[in-house]
Amino acid sequence: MVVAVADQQPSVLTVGPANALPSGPFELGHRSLQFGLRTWVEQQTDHQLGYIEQLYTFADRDRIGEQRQQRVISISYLALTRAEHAAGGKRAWRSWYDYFPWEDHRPGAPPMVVEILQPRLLAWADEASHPSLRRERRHRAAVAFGFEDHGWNEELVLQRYELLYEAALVEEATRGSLQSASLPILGTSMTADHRRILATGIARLRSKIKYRPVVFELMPPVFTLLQLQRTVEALSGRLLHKPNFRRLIEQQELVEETGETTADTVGRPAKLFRFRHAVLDERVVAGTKLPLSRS
Amino acid sequence: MVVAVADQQPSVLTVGPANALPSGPFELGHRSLQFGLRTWVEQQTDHQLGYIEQLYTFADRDRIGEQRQQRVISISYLALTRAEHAAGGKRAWRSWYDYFPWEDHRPGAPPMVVEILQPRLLAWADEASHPSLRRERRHRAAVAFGFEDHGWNEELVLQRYELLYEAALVEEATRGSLQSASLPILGTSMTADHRRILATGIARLRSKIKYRPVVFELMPPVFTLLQLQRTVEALSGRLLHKPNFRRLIEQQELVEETGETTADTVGRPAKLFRFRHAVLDERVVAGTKLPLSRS
DNA sequence: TCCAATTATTCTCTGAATGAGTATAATTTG
DNA sequence: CAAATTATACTCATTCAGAGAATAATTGGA
Repeated sequence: MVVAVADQQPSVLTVGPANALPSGPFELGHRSLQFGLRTWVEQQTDHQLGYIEQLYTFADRDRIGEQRQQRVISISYLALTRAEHAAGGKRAWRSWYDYFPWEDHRPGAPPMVVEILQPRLLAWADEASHPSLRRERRHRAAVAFGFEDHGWNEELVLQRYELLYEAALVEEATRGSLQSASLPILGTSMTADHRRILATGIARLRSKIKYRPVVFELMPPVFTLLQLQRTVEALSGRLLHKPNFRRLIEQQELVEETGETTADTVGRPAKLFRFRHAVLDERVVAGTKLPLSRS
Repeated sequence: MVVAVADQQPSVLTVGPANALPSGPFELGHRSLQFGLRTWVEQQTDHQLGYIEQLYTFADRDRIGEQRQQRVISISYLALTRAEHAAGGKRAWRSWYDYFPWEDHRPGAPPMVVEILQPRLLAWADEASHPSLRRERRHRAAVAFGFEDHGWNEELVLQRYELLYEAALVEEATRGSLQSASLPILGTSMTADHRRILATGIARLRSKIKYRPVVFELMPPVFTLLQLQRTVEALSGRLLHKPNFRRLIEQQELVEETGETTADTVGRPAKLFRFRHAVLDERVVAGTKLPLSRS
């Protein structure tokens, strides 16, 4: 899963006509998984990868090799890059909100959440035979999608996708069975379980930007604070409070002024900043939530 | 990596005489990786696993199969269980601080950190030819082990192990080469890269207990708040502030009183609590660190 | 019986971080 | 030159984390 942000859209690199993530075999020549991945993706996409992180390893039933009884082990990765190079040929950048239209809450909650997802999920809950199962399904849906008093939690991307899968509301879930009765169109579907991998990656990234300075892997060398904010907003799918965002960035000393300002747009020109690469050495991780004792 | 806590020692299940983690092949009959793992470990160790989490997938050079040119892919997992059943036969519980003696800061920082590790790491840093590399090595060591003004960060378990590995201060690092000159005894070594997996798992667990109620997987059904605190302290390797720990647990409503109290020990008897399993449904994840805007 | 020791529990105080909103500054556009 | 637009700075209230003190309920021995 190769991620970049351009024009305030978080985008993933896809290959082929059928919405697949770039993937390839792990070969004997490769020194390690990460190294093999890097060389492979750079060959296939002419793209330098910055940050790379392992996501998850799958070997489930629907991943059995064609002829012989042989398992395919899929090891998925998340990679961040800058969206400068335009992709051509068989590959294309595509907004991840094409695949997860219910995840973009920047203009407010999308109407489809209440108008389509909520009634369908409630109908699915009511299909259950046992009352306690019905209650459990309704509760899971409410937590995942923030239905009743529950608020929207942008990190629950995978839980939401799995819920829709269970309820057979995404195309992938109806593939094996013949009775594709409702045939819903909830987001663009993908090859195999690639949309599930995407959901895992989005969730991981939305969580990670909160405690590690990984956003800067997606930024150009020099940027304004608003551009930085728009990028974070694109990833998290939510709008941020501008003054407080500035305070957060500045008090953590993540950036330094270049001394220059923007000139192109209307309004007061904004100061340009660059990422302080030194912070990667200085602070490794921020957070303790345990009440430590002095001695 | 199967973890339990008994007698205030965080312990891992080992097999064989040579300090190995329990492991086994993934077979065609297994429905999924997680399912295969569960059945395999339960067969081998007579142990019911509670919480299971995938750690990392390795396929590096030193994991090449013996005869044919064939890679071995190792998928490591972290599992939490209760230490009630005594293990017998070829398997044994062993404190993870046997393998990482520098990680237990409960009685304060172990003397070995300043007396042994610091001088050896500084000597290793000075081996470097280039001054900037020397400075970088010293800085990395200071951050990882909290040498100068840097404090101790209990989550950097893997970074610390990797640093000691690079500096050839753990036995595993000197295996391939003939010149095992210094032959240091920094913790008990393990088969293959099992100690590295352990480090990964400890780091993951120390991080996770801060934002997910996983500690309770390690507790008996009923416990006092001090017992709970001692367990968290065993895992994190640090002492906690008692009143603040209580406040943290209570305000999150993680536990409920049973109505009973302990009777066996001296001092005022403590109330007994049990975990509120309902919280697993209620709050999925706590934290946002982004300055969200209202609308 | 009563005091010391021990452990449990509650409360207070302080400073830092967070959420929310307002005020001011420097541009472009008509 | 005023209005619109964007950037930046400041204020206030609330919550949360760190630290320590005070009080409660036991046991063990003098």
